[in-house]
Amino acid sequence: MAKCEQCIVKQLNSLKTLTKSELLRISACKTSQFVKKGDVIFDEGEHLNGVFCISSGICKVSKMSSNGREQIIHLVNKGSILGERSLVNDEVANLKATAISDMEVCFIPREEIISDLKKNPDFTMSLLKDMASSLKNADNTIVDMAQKTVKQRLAEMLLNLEASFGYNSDHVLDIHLSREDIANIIGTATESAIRLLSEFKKDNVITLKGKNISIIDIPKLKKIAQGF
Amino acid sequence: MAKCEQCIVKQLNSLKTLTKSELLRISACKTSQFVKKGDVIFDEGEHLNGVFCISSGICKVSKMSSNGREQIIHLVNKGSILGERSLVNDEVANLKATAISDMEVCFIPREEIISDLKKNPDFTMSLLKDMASSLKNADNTIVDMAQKTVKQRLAEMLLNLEASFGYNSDHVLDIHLSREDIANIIGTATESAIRLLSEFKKDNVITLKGKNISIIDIPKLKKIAQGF
DNA sequence: CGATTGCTTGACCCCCATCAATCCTCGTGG
DNA sequence: CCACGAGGATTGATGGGGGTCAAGCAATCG
Repeated sequence: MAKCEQCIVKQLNSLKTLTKSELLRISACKTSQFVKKGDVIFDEGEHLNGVFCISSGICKVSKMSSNGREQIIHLVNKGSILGERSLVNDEVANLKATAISDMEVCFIPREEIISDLKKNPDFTMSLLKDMASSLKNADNTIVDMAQKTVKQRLAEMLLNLEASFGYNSDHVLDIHLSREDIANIIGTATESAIRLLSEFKKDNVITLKGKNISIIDIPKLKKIAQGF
Repeated sequence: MAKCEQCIVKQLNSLKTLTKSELLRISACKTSQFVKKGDVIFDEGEHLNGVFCISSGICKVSKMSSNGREQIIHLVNKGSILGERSLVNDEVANLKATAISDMEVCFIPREEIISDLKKNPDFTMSLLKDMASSLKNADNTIVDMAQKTVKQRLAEMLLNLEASFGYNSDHVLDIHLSREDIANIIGTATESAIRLLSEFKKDNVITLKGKNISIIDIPKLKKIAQGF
C-alpha cells in the first residue's frame, strides 16, 4: 500500500493543502482497494463513513430518477475526491458511484478528515473552492439540460470529454463509454444517442470504432453545441 | 439603517455563526438598499465585491442559455445570502439576480467576509454545509431536467413553491410569478406552461386567479410529479 | 383612454421516446 | 478452434410531447 505523502494524486485535489504531518496521519489509517470496471463504489442511501480518493481509473456519478432511468451527473477522473458532501452535511449519499474502468481507490475514514477540517483552515477553504466550482458547473448543466436539444448536448459532452480526458496516442478519446452511458449523460434514450453519433460520423465530425471515439472537427462541434 | 446584530434575518443563514463583535463590525460597514420588483441586483459577468444579504422580498437567480432563453436556477427568499460563490473562488458572477418583488438588500464588502472566513472556522463550516446542500439540490434538479416531462416538472415546482414560500391568509401561494417566469423555471416555452396550468385547473388540482395560485390537491400533484 | 405588455388558445410540425427486429461482438465452453 | 449464446449496437417505423408561430383577449400604465 502506497503512502499518501508520496502519492502523486495528492497534488490534484484539496489534499494538497494538508501539511506533511497531516498526510502522514491520514496515510496511516487509510485503506486502499482495487475496483473492477462496473463495480459500485457506493450507492444512493448508503452511509459513507469517510471519503474516497481516486488513485487511478474513472468512475461515473449518477442518480436514479423516479421513472427508473439512470442520470449520470458527472464523470470523475483520477485525482478527485468522492463523498465530501456526505462528509460535510452528515447525510446519506445522494448519488451512486460506479467504476467505468478498473480503478484504485483509497478510503479515508470520516474522523480523520473532520479533524483536519477543524484544524487546517487552508484545507477547509480549498474544499469550499472545490464546491463553489462544482456548483458553478452544476448550474451550467441545469441550463443546458433545460434549454438545449439532445444534439447540442451531445456535441457539448464530446467537447467536455476531450477537455477532461484528452486523447491517447491514436487521437482516440481516452475514455470508453457504452452507448447507454453516453445517453445517460446527456439525458436521452440510447437509440437517440446512437442515431446522433452516426450522424456526426457521416458529417465527418467524429469517427467511431466501437467504443473508440475520435473528434475530428472541433470547430464544427462547437457550432453544433451553440445551436447551428 | 438597521443593525446586523439586531436583524432577524441573521438567524436564517450562515451569519448566525458569527460572534457579536464580528456582527458589529459588519454592521458598521454594510450598506442597505431598496430594490424594486424587476430590478437587477447583479448580472452575469459582473465582478461582485461582496455578498448580498436579503432582508425582505424574493428574487430569482437565472442564467442566459446560448439560444437566448433565460433559465431560472432557483428562487431566493429573505434570509438568504447571494454571491458567496463569487466570493469564494474570486470569479465574476456566473448568474444573474433579479427582484421578483420589492426587496430590501444589505451589501457586505468582500474584505469583511473574507476576514471572518479566515478567523472563524464555524462560519466557514457553515458556508461549507450550505454549499453541500445547494449542490445536492442542483444534482437533483439536473436529474429532473434531464429525465422528467414538463408536466412532472411543473407539478414538482408547485410543490416546491408551497414548501418554500407557503400560503398567505387566503390559501394563495405567497409568491407571484409571471407565466414566463414559471416557464423559465421548469425549462419550457411560456405557452406550454400556460397550457399545463389550465389543465391542472380543469382537473381541480389548483385554482388560478391571475398570478394568484392556490394548490388544492397536493396528493394528486405528488402523483403527477412521480409520473402518473 | 389608447397603448403596451402579458395571458390564453388554436394550429402545425418536428424532435425524440418507444417498440421491434436485426446485426455485431465478445466471452465461454465444448 | 469453432459454435453458440448473451448483451450491446444499429436501424426502421410510429406516435406523442412540446416548440413555434399567429391571432385574439385581458390587464396594466402613463
